[in-house]
Amino acid sequence: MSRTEQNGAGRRRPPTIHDVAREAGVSRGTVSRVLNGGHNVSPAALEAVQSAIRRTGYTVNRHARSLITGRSDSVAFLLTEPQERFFEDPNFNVLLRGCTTALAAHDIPLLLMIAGTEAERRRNMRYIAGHVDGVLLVSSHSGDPVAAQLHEAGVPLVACGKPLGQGSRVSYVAADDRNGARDMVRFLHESGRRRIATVTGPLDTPGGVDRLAGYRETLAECGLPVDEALIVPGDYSRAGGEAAAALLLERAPDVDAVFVASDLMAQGVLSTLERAGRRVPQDIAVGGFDDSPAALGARPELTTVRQPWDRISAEMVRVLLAQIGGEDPAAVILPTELVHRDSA
Amino acid sequence: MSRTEQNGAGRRRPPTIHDVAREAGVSRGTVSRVLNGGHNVSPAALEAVQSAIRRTGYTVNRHARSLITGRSDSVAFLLTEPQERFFEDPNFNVLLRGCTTALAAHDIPLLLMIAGTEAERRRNMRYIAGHVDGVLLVSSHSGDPVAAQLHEAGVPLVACGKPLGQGSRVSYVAADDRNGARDMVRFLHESGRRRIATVTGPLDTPGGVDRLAGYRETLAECGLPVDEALIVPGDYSRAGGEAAAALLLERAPDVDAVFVASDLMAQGVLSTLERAGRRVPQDIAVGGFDDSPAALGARPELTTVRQPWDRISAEMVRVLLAQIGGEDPAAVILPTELVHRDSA
DNA sequence: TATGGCGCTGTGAGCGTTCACAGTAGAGAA
DNA sequence: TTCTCTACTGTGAACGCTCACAGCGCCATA
Repeated sequence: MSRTEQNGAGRRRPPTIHDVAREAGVSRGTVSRVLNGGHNVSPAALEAVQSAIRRTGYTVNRHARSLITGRSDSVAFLLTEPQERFFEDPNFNVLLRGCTTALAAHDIPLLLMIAGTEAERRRNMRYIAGHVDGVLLVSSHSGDPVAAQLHEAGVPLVACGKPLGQGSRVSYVAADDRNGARDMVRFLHESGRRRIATVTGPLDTPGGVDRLAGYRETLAECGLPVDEALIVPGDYSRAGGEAAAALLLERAPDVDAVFVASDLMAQGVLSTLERAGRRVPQDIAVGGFDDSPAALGARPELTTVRQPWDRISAEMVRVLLAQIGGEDPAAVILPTELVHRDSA
Repeated sequence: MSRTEQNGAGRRRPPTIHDVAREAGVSRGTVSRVLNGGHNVSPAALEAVQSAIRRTGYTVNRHARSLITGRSDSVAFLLTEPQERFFEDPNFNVLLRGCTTALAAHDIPLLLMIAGTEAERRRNMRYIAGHVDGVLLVSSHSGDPVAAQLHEAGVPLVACGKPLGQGSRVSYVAADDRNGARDMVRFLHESGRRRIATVTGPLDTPGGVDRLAGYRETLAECGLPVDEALIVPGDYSRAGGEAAAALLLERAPDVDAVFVASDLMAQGVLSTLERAGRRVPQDIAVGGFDDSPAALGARPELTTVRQPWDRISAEMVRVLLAQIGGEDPAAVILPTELVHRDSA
C-alpha cells in the first residue's frame, strides 16, 4: 500500500512539506522559504504555496524543524518556590497567564515546570538544557542556585524580581518595590499617622529588602525616628501576618499604622487586630502590597500598592525573546501605583 | 575543523547517541535499546552504556525521537475559561500544580495553553493536533465546542468535570458534586435550620447543576418543602455572591441558612449579610463549596465542602496516560468531604 | 553432526525539515 | 550580441534518533 493511500482507517498521516510542494507544483525548498518569511520567492509561487497549504491543511512539523535548527521554539516557566507560596499567592496566576498569552502571540508554547523538590529540580534542569530556548524564572529566594546554574549553562533567562546575590549578568523584570513602599509610607504619614510600623517580607528576597528600605528612607525623610521595635519580620503568608501583628501589639501598643509587605500578610494582620479589638482604620491604618485579590477579600478592603503584573509578564517575555535573539541581558523596573481603599 | 573539536568557544555541541556508542564500545542500536527499556541487552553492554551516558552527560534529543516515533511525549493543559474565573479561582493553582507534578513523574512536560479569545482557540487547536500526545481540558461551560473538536480529531482527552452535553465518549474526572451538596444540606438541617436557601453556580456547568440537584433531593428527604424563592442563581464570582444574597434577603427575609455553591460566592454572601446586620452563624448559617483558600480568608471562616483537587489532578493524569497508551475513555468520580469551621 | 531456536548485536533506511549550493532565466549594461 | 548580475528555483545532505532486519555465536535437541 502506497503511503498516500493509507487514509481509509485510523488517523490519516498529516501532510508534509512534500505534499504541499507537489500540490503547489514547486519544490520543497520553495515551500520552506515561504514558511520562513517568503524571501526570494516569486509572487506566483508564493500564492501557489499559500493556497496549497490552505487546501492540504498543512502545519509544520516542529520536531523536524527543531532537529535541524537546534531551536525548540518553546520556553519554560520555571517555578522554584516552595509550593505553599505558589498555592497562596494569586499573583502567580496573573503572571502565568500574562506570560502564556504574550508567548502565544509569538506562537511559542510555554512549558510549566515546578521544582519543589531536589529531584524535580534536577529533572527540570536536564530537560531545559537542550529542549527549551529560554527560561522565565520565578524564584525569589537568594539561596536558590538555579539562576546561576542556568546562566552558566548559557540558557537565555529572565527572572521575575531581582535575583539576590547573582552577578549583574542575569536579566530581570521587577516592580519598583522601594518606591512603592515609599508611596505607601508617605501616604500614611500624610494622613496623620506618627507611629508607623512595618511587617516585612522575607529578608532573603529582594522584595522584602527593598520594601523595608523604602520604609526606612521615607520615615527619615518625614522626620520620624526609625524605631526597630516597629519593624517585625514576616514571611509573606497569612499566618505570618497574624503572628507578626501579635508581636507588634505586644512590643508597641501605641502603633497607629502598619505598612505590611504583602496583602496576604495584611489579611492576617487584620484578623489579629480584629481579635485585639482594634478598629481599622480608625485606631490603626493598614497598608498592604501587591493589590492581589486578597486585597479585595479583606475586611475592610485593603489600601495597597499595585504591582503591574500584566506589564511585568509582558516585559519578561519581551526581554527573553530579545535575549534569545542575541541581545544582551537587561534589567527592567516598572512603577507601582497606590490604590486607595478602606483600610488606610 | 572536525565536529568533535569545536569545543573551545561557544556552547559545546551536546553529545549524541553516537558519542555514547563510541564511548561504550557498542553500536547505536544497543544504546537505543538501553534507552528504551534495556530489553535484549547483555548485562555487560547495559553497564557499559549506562556508564558512558553518565560520563558524557548524554540526554536524548526528544525532537529526533519524536520525529520518528510520532509521539511528542508532552501533554497540553488547555484552559478555555474566560479569564476572570481563572484569575479569581484558587482551585486552578492546585489543579495545575497537581497535573504538572504528576506528569513530571513520567518525565512528561506540561504545555500550558489558554484559549480566551477565538484566535487563541484556533492557534491552540492547530498546535495540539500533531504536537501533543493528549490534552487535559479545563472548560466547564457547555457551549464550549473544544471537547467535541478534540475528540473528533482523535486526540486523547480528559476533562476536569463532566463535560455537559458531550457524548459519553469523553473521559472526565470530577468531584461528587451531588453528594457533596447533600452532605452540606443535611448538615444544615441537622443543626436545626429549616429555611435553607441556596446560591447556585452557573447552570450551564455540571457543578452548578449537580450541586443544585443535591440540594433539592436532600430538602425533599428531610421533609422540607422546596421553595423556589430560596433558590438564587449565581456565577461563581464574589460579586455574584453579594448580589445573590441581597436578592435572597429581599425575597425571603426569614432565611436561616444558605448553601452557596462556591467559596468565592460565599465570601460575597458573607459581606452582604454583614452589611445587612445578620450575624453568621447565629442568625444565618452559611455553607460553601470547594474548600479553597477563600474559605480560610472569609470571616467567619467557612464551613465548606472540600473538593479533592490533589486526587483530581492525579486521576486526570492517570486516565490521560492510560488513554494515550490505548485504553478506553473512563469517567472517575471522587468523593468530597465536609469541612467544619465557623460559618455553620 | 546437522538443525533449529534464542539472545544479543550491528547496519541501513528513513522520519520532515532546513541549509548551502548549484543552476536557470531574464534584465540591464557594455 | 555578449556578459554580468540579480532574482528565483531545485537538489542533496544533514539533524539525531528508532525501527526492521540480518547476522552472529551458542546451546539444546534430533
